[in-house]
Amino acid sequence: MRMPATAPSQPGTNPSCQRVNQILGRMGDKWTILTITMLAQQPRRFNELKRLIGGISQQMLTRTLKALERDGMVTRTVHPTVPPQVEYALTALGGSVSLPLIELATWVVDHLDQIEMHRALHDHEADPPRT
Amino acid sequence: MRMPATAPSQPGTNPSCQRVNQILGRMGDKWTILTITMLAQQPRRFNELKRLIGGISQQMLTRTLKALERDGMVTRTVHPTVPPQVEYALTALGGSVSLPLIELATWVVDHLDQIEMHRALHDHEADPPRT
DNA sequence: CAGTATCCCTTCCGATACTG
DNA sequence: CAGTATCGGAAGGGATACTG
Repeated sequence: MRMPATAPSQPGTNPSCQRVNQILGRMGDKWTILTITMLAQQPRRFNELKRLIGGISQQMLTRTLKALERDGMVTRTVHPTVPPQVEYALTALGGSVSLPLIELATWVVDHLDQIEMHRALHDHEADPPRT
Repeated sequence: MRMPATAPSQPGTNPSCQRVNQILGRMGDKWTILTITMLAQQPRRFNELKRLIGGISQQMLTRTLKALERDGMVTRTVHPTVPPQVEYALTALGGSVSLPLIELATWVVDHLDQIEMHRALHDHEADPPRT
């Protein structure tokens, strides 16, 4: 286990919780994780992303991509073609975060049923008593 | 790469995006990830958690723990001692999700500086032009 | 200690309309 | 196609007071 005194990597054991939490907040953007995992497969164009993600508005996709650009996670490349084409791609940083992110998403996919089952069970126990 | 036809684990390549996203939303609760990583180290009591996380209100901690309980991630054990003691611990499911979660949190800790630097740079470029 | 109940403010996010 | 602008509702989340 690596834990140099100068940069504790074990979250929670150090006072950087607040800052970490702030970045984690970005991840929790509702669309960020999905967007990154989409781009992890290959660079994508705007509407292509929109179609793939499904259920996202242009508004939110734009915001998400802007935020990711600001954080240095994605690059935005404009191809001055006849119909304008803009391609989004992950940077090295974005690619590196996509790894743990995909692991997480994969975990969720693999345990979705289990979670939903447990939820149903829990909700059933706390069933509203009939009047 | 394991990808049985019955349960595609590669997120984004299947139509379960919405449901996955919904669970991921739970993770993005702003406090969930931090809470789980805290419990991953060892079981904790309510106020102990509150102190460790820092900056969370009882309200939010209660909500977060309740949600995690509902999802089958944590157990809540009441010890009927003189001052009531309640201990929260990760279930097997919670322990299993803590792995990718800690990886993610660790990634964030390790790249915090880089992200903040990139942000500052980006914001500087987009400096508001003086009137 | 370990919660529950309220209040209130902020941010998120979606829908729609418009532009280059 | 790839955005920007504006609006309004819904949800998230903090502070405080109260309870067993």
